[in-house]
Amino acid sequence: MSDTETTRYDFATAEPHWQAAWEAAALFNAADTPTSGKPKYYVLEMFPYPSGKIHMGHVRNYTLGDVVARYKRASGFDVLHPMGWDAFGLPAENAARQRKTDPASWTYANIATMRGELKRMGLSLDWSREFATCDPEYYGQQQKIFLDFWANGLVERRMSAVNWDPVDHTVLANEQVIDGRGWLSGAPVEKKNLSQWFLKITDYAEDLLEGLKDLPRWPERVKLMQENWIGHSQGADVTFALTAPVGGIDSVTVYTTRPDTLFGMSFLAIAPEHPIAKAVAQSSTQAAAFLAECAAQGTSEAAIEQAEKKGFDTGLTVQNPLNGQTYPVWIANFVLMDYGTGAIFGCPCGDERDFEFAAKYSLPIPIVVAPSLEAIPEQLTKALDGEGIIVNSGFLTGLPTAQAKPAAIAELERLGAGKAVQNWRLRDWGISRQRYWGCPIPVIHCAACGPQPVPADQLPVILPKDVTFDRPGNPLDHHPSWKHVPCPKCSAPATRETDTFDTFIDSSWYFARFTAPHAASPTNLEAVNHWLPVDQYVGGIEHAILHLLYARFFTRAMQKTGHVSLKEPFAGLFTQGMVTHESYKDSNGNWLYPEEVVKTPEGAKHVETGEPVTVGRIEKMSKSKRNTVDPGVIIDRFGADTARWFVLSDNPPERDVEWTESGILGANRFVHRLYRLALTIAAEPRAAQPESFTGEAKKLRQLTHRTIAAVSEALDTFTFNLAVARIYELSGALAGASPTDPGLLWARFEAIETIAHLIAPMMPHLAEEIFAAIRPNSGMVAINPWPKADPAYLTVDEVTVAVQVNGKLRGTVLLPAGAKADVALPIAKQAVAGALLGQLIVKEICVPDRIVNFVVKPA
RNA sequence: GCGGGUGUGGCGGAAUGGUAGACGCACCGGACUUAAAAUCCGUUGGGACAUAGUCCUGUGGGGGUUCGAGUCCCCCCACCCGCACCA
Repeated sequence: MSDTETTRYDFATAEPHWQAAWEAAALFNAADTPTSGKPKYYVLEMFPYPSGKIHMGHVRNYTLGDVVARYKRASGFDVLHPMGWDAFGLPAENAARQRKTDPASWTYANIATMRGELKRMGLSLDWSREFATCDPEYYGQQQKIFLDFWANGLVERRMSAVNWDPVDHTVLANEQVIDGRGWLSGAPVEKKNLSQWFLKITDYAEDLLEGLKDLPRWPERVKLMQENWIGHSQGADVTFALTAPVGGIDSVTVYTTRPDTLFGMSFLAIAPEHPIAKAVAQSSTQAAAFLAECAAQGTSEAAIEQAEKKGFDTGLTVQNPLNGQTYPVWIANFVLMDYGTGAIFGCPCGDERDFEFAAKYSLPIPIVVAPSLEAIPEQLTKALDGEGIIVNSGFLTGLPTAQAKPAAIAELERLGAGKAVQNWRLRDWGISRQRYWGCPIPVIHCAACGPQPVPADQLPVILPKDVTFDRPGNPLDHHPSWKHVPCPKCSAPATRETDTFDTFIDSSWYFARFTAPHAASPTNLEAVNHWLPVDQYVGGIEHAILHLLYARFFTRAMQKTGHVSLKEPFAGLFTQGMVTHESYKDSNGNWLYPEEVVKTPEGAKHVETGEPVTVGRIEKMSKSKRNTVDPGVIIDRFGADTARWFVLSDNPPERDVEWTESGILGANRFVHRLYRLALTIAAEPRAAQPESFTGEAKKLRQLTHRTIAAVSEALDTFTFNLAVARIYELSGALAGASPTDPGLLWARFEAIETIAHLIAPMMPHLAEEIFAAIRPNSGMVAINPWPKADPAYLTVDEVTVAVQVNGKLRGTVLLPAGAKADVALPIAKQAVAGALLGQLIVKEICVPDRIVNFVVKPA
């Protein structure tokens, strides 16, 4: 090496070397039932869907989890850190249709690619536990669990609506419905009722709500979202008599949380799927047309609630039990059949949606809520949906809303027209999917015996491989022989269930399976009871509700059926933000990949054509917008440690991170700088530890130990960006020429050795390389313990305190630590004498080690 | 639409109600070099003035509480996540 050439860290050699060394030592493999006596720590990141290649979101997710795993291992825990594949799902079927491959080959090929990429990241994973949910060994155990749930009353079969493509004769996922039309056929979707399987998650509504209180290490916002999703409310069922019966129905029951506003009724509205709506449509082509229009909205709640409010006046009327008056019955597209009773009473005064509807159809808007009896508005421009005083409401007039509710319910009960009920927004979990690439539902349908469980000795029910995707619909249904089997009960010809499970089931118990992935039963009780709950779960905020709620429910159901012995699967949860990037479009409006764009002083240009490029918004990385950066390319160019360091350093993990070229270059520079620093210190004379430290040496040791304390705390609290900042600070203090003072030499060695340990969770390869350079033959960092901060070096004896006058900074003073008012005030006064000139001190505030504030007025 | 979140220099961000801008990036200046890259050292929120300094201003917008507000309260705006068949 010449003097002018700068030493570079050879990550391309070092990273595979250390990965092989870790693997050879089996450092990251855990036992199903450990005997080490160390405390256990189960770290889990949400497992990936094998879509093709890993993306930056994966890099971030698995780096965050790996930091925790490595930190806990170094801190003396027995760590379980497994990895697997959430491998069933729609994209594999789409690929099969487009590329004439089969879903299994496509999926397993993707897994092989992605496994290789994850291994290159240097994650401390126990690969011996790997499985994919599409392995029959996994989904066969899942079928056993389902049958146990069924035997224990947790499963029901009932009719439910799906999005139906009338051209392709296929059930569509919500994602496949674009503006009310099938994504491939373009045909307006219809709703179709099918007999489907449900898991009775509503049996656990209250328990799932209560359980949130026992999750102190979950983000508050996630608990709040789950609470609102479960949606407990206290209200009343109110029955309205129809003036004239229709289709044999003579009354409508509504659920309301606002019985106090019943006198403010303007209309009654029912969902398009309500039995009365169907009865009306029998004899009215207009009503039938309206129902068809509503069916084309799609089934998603967002689509329903964002659609323009539309209604159809049925001509029917009902009588309000409290005031005896009659009101029209409308069918309305914003009333949800799945919530409450599928019918509402419309009170424009107390509900914004009702107000909008009444205004649109010129229905009356009676005023029944006011800020006070003296301030009753003449006319409303919007609903008064908060607390207030009830007015114009007979016996309820003058009561505050909170008191009017029980009063109204009492009267309804006396009249036999209603009762208090509690309601949940949570609905039972529909788990049937009319698709091939999922876990077969282990059921046989017999004309005589009804649905029968597949007998235990015939499990697993394996997906047939010889299926075709040459026409729309479910290949399992089209298969010539697979579904034809004898009834297990009467042996008559019967058919298999051709629906498969919702893939959310696959991800609702995989964390339990990881504890004994090869067990012959769904779980090994000894292993699962040792390792669960997951101590730290890490994943995207987009899973805050569905996946996490389903997993919490599934764990309760598995507890009931004896597969686990706890009900909360995740003791600690961390939700990370997304990885974003600028997006680019050329002059024709086509999306461009970042590598196709070059930034020049005149603006962004196409790297080949030189044409100007529009720099668009910073958005979540997605294939469709081409604003992706391939982690494999980044690791080739800079190494895994640089990629890991960058995703950790740039911002707090719960926020979105923007991937920038300059950011990754900066991280890479630090990797090389730190390596050079380590080589420099390794070459310095090795000094014996002095009796005591003074001056620069003492200051450096204080910084080193403060850094240990700060980084440890940052890793404990998931503020990894702060850990990075503190490490930058310490390494910055080691810059400059090598000293000759023995104390300082010793302190520098201590500092660099500390850095090797502190960076190990984040940049494990570089940590090993540095440690090997400064302490040859001392084993790997990965098996060395985490450093401890010496409390003697954490205290300070002098503090800079700010001095304010009327809350404005006017100076600072250096005071002994803990100095109280008697010491601080005279010094502070002197420091800001100029600002106090000609002023009368009205008040003196002194917070030791923090602030002195003089409140003054002109003398 | 409903539920949840976020908003601080050119950029990412830091800050138990107590000196706003730690740390990094970028930029600028300097050293080294024939030169460039790399590396090393240093400056940098904006503004004004009498420029070794002093003052004003500044945390999405508007109000409020407080000796003191990025932080607490109320109203508003923008963006992001979720909405039950995407994973």
